[in-house]
This record gives sequence, structure tokens and C-alpha cells, in this order.
Amino acid sequence: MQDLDERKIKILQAIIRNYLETGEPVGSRTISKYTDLNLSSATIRNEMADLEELGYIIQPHTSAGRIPSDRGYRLYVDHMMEEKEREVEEMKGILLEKEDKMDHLLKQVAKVLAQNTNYATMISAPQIHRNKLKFIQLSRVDAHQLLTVIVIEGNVIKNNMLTVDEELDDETLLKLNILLNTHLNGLSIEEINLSMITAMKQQAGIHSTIVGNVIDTVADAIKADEDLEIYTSGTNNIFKYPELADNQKASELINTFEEKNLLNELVEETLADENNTGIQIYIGDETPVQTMKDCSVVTATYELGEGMKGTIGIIGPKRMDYDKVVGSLKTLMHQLDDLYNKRE
Amino acid sequence: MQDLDERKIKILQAIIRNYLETGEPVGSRTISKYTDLNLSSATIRNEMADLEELGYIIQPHTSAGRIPSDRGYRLYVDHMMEEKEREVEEMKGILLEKEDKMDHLLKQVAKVLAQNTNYATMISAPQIHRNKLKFIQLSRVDAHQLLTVIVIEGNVIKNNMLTVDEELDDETLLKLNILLNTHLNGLSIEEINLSMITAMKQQAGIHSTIVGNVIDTVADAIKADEDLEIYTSGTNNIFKYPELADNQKASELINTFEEKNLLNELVEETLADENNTGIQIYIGDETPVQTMKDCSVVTATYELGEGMKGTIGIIGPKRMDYDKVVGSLKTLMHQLDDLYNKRE
DNA sequence: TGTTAGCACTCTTAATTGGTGAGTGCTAAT
DNA sequence: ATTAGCACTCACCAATTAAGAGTGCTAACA
Repeated sequence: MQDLDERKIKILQAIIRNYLETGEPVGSRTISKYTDLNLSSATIRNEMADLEELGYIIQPHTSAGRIPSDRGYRLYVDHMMEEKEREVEEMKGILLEKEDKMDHLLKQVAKVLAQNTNYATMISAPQIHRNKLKFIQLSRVDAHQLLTVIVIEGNVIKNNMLTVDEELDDETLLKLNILLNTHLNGLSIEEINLSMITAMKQQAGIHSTIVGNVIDTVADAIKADEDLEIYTSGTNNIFKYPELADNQKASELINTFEEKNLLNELVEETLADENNTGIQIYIGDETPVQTMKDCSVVTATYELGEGMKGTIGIIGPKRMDYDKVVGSLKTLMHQLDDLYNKRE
Repeated sequence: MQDLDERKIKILQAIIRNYLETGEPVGSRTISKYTDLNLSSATIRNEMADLEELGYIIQPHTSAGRIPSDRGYRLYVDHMMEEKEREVEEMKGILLEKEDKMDHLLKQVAKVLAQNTNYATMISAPQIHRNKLKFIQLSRVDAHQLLTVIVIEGNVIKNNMLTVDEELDDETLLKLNILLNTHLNGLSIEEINLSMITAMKQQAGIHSTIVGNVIDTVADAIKADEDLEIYTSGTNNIFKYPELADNQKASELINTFEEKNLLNELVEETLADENNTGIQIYIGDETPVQTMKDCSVVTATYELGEGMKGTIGIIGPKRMDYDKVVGSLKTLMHQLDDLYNKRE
């Protein structure tokens, strides 16, 4: 950056802005008119030659205009971007509708964001970090079927249906419930050890199998949360950008969005980076997901309180409208905050 | 069909078989060698001219070979197909793993089927027709939070967390539970009428708000089941077939798979048709989903007992390997049957 | 009468060519 | 330091050509 004077920066900025709009290589004459520098195309050409040597722009072939390199984009998003005010009223309306089921909410967010930006989006369900058991309940649904309900901190609810051989009367059921709750409440999965389990089984007497089953269910419930849920939307938006729309790339990208576990790295990388304002930008090769090396990825971390953090990602071409995307994400994060405060 | 003699049928069959493999228009010389008819290409040409006149095959342009028309495909799947034995061992293994959560199972089925066939697949969650309430339970999770658990016939479980102002002691809770269950058990949503609700609220006294909330939850729970869940997999398989892989079509198809509600028609159409062996084939324009008019769609109805019916669909190019697909679907349906019997 | 060989014809596909225009790099003049 | 001017490059497009596959038709044949 120190190797760039004022004028070079202005020119680079103009090149990037123009390329973001058109997607075509931009030539010296265009810049000469587009900027208020009042320089001839020849001068611009000289400057552009410098910029190319410094690695900020690239010539796709000998006599074409220039396009920004990854390094150029990086400089742009780091220093030259001006965040515009975003109009996300539409988002507001939709989001604030009554949406009490988490998965619906997340799907909705992904969808609205995709429609709003015209890029592909993903959102990961909040990860519960302190997986403590809050509540267990065993109920008899009919003669041989028991329903296990488990509530984890953060009000995440898991169910399981259990088929049992023996018939249980109300009193036994109550006893089992008390047994389970007194022993397990407030514990995390690591804190439930074998001796505790044997003790409980002993107290349960002939119903020890049930206790065993319930504990399995608890284990499952907490484990199931580890392979985190990811929702995506607007994947077909990639077809709007010719540089991503060729069969090879499109197929790979679509596949990445379908096999959502391929997005895990993205989520983890985003969550790992703590020292940021909440928004990160990966340009081209910087991305943690290989198949997206021709894209740019903008991610944000959202938090719904109690340490429930999740990741939102927007995936588009390198020439994505960074200002707009960052703006939208920021607005969205505020709205999620509001939503959480209302919900509690 | 009556207008086709033995030889014409053999030739048509050969054309279709060959085209299914190669995807290229097939010429007279190829057929002359491919079949055991021992006819020269000239004779074949004459026959092909006839077949074209009858509408079973098409010439993409004046001097190319022939490809099957929709009508040709139709004749093929109706009469000329020979179902081969399918090797679906892989499927067997994966499916029979412990999968107690319905949505996991369905995702798994879609995925395995997609890998097995190399086409895009979809599966709809079984629709519960008789939506009767089986069980309701209100539990106190902490001071101001109540957990509502609702079990519907077919062991579908729904939860909702309820925030209440008043604190409830155990006894009141028990009373409310008894109140709710005695009134509502075994009822379908249509059977819950206003007078019943007022009666319950009256009995609940100061806790009538809670009763109201619970009933809302019940309504939601049953309603949520109506916009049926659909899972898809292998959408990027469409890129393997050039005739579907151009940007326009691919984008539309991907979008159809993402906006799963666009697949509803397919599910409904399949479920509506009762008088079949369980497998239906839609060729080209026959499909109920407009965006798939360049595809063929093979659907099957599966049943998990208690009238819980769902639909499996395979979407691919018209030149899909019908034998294989039908075989796979049949095997799969048997396996689902087995699975159900084991689970109960 | 059904089958076949032969041939002219059609049409797609791929490779080649030439022209055009956008854009560059360099030089010399300002 | 800036700019005008000019030769040069290269992608893009359209037109041309050649090759190859496949057809339809006719005439000969069994």
C-alpha cells in the first residue's frame, strides 16, 4: 500500500468499481473518462502498467483491458470500500413474522438474503457450546411406548420414542423421572460417567434397561448436535455470473451446497477467528473451501445469546458487490439480535 | 402398437437401447450390425422411415440418425422393458444401519439412491392422513418456562416452549395435563371445536391462557405437517447429461430442487394415482412439473404402515436407464417395508 | 416382392481464414 | 510529467471449406 500514491489508488479503485459492475475487463480509455482525474488514456496506461507490475491488476490476454487480481480485491475490501446504507426493509418484514421454530427461521433468513443479494447463501444453526442437560422427561404414550423428551441448555429439545416390554404404572414412571432428573440435571455429556450410570441402574432395579436406553438417547441427542445443521439458499444464483456458470464449476459448487458438510470448514474457520468485528471476507484462494476458489465468500458470525453462535455466509463471484453484501449482513445481524431479545 | 410388426419393434427397441447408452442419434448402419436381424443398412433405413412416419422416432436434422420420440419411449417402458436384477447391496448396508430419526433416514435414502443411479432424486416425508392427537404433555422446565410435547398418530412428535408469567406448582400442572388429555386425546384437528375450547378454558380457571396457548401449539403442530417435507439429493448429477446441462435448463432444474414446494405437484400426482403397481413413469411433457419437461421422472409410492405414504422420485434425462431405475426403486421399496416391520 | 448395393445429396462439425475493433506499449513532442 | 500518435496484438465474429456421417432414392437382384 505504501508503494501506491494517491493517484494509483484512485485508478485502481475506479478499475475495480467498473469491473464489479460490468464483469468485463476495463481499458484505459474508460478510466480516463470515468474518473475526475482529467488524465488522458495514455497516462492511465502507464499507471496501469505499474499497477500490473505491483500485482493489483491482471491482463487476461495481451491486448485486453485489466481486471482486478485477488490482491487488488483484497486492498479494495480492506481500505477502499465505502459501506452504503442498505435497504433491507423487505427482510425486516419477513423476518419479524412469527417464526418460533429455529429451522424455519434459519431457512427463511437464508432465502431472504439470497433474494436480496442475488448470491448463494448459507447459514449454520447455532452451536450450543455448553451442552448441559436442563430437563428430562419420560412419558407413557401407550402401553408399550415411552416418550423421552430431553431439553438442553439453550432450550434445544430432542425426542425419542422408546418401545419397552414391561408395562409401567404411573408411580414407577414418576420414580424413574425423579431418578433421572436428580442425577443428570445440569450435567454435560462429559460429566456423565460410568459409575453414575451403574448407580442409577441399581436404583432403577428391574427397570435398569430403560435407564440405559434413556442415557443412550441423551448421548445421541447431544452428539447429533455436533454435526451441525446447515441451510442453503439461492444456489442457482451462480448461473447469473458467467465466470461461475460453466458446467465444471457450477457442478462442483452445487455439489458443495448439497453436501453441506463440505461447508463445515467455512463455519469453523469463521467461528475460530475471534478478533474481528464479526464479518470476514475470503477472496479466491483465501477460502477454506477448495471448490470456492473462484468465488469470494463473505461470512458473519451471529449470536443468539447464551453462547449460541452460528455463521452466515454469502458466496458469489469475486466481483461481488462487497459494499452491498457487508451492509446486508450487518443489518441482518442487528435484526437477529432484536429478534432474540424479543423471543426471550 | 398393432401397426408395428415384429421386426419394426425389434428395430425400435435396438434404436432406443443404443440411444440410452450413447446419447447420440443412431444410424441405420449401427442397427444393421447391432441386431441379429441380418439386414442391410438400406433395409433398416426403409423401416426407420416407416417408424418415423408413425411417430416413434425423430430425426434431429435432415441427415442425422434417429432418436426416440416421447411416444417411442412410452412404448418402450410400457412393453419393451425387461427389468434386470439390480445390485443394490450397497443400499442394503447403509439403510439398515440404525437410523431412528425419520429425517435422517429419508435423507439417507435420497442420497444412496442418487449415488446408485446417477440421477437426481427426491423423497417426500410420509404424509399422515389421520392426524389424531395421541398424547399431550405439559412439563415445567424452569420457573417460567413450560414445555409442550405433542404426539400425533404415527408417532410424530412436536415440541414447543412456552413462556408463562405465573408460576405453576406440580399439582396444577398435573391437573392441566389431565384436563388436556381427557379432552383432546384421539381427536383430529377438525374435531376440536370452539365450545370444547371454552369449556376447557373455564375449567382451567386462571390458567385459561395456557390452555389457549397449548391449543395454538396443537394447531400449529398439525398444520406444519401439511406443507410436506421433501428431501433431495444428487441434483448435480444433471450435469452428467449434456442435454440437461446447459445453463438455462440446469438453473431451472436446480431451482426446482431447491424450492422444494415446486415438487409438491409431483408428490400429489403420484399419490393420487391409486390403480398402479406403485411405480409411475412420466416422459417429457407428461410430467406434472413444468421445469422437467425435458426430463423423465420415475416415481414410486412407499408406505410405512398406518397409511403413512410418501413418494420417491428419480429425475433424469429422457434417455434414462429405465430398467435400472425401476429395479432400484422396487428393491428400495421392499427394503423400506422390511425396515418398517423391524422398527415396530 | 422383399432385400440390397450404389450413389448423389444433405447437413453437422471442426478447422481455416480474413476482417474488425478494443486496447496496449512505445516513442516523440509538448 | 503528460499526451498525441502509431504500430501491434489478440479476441471475436463471420464466412469458407473440407470431412464424415447418414439419408433417400433408384435400379438390380433373388
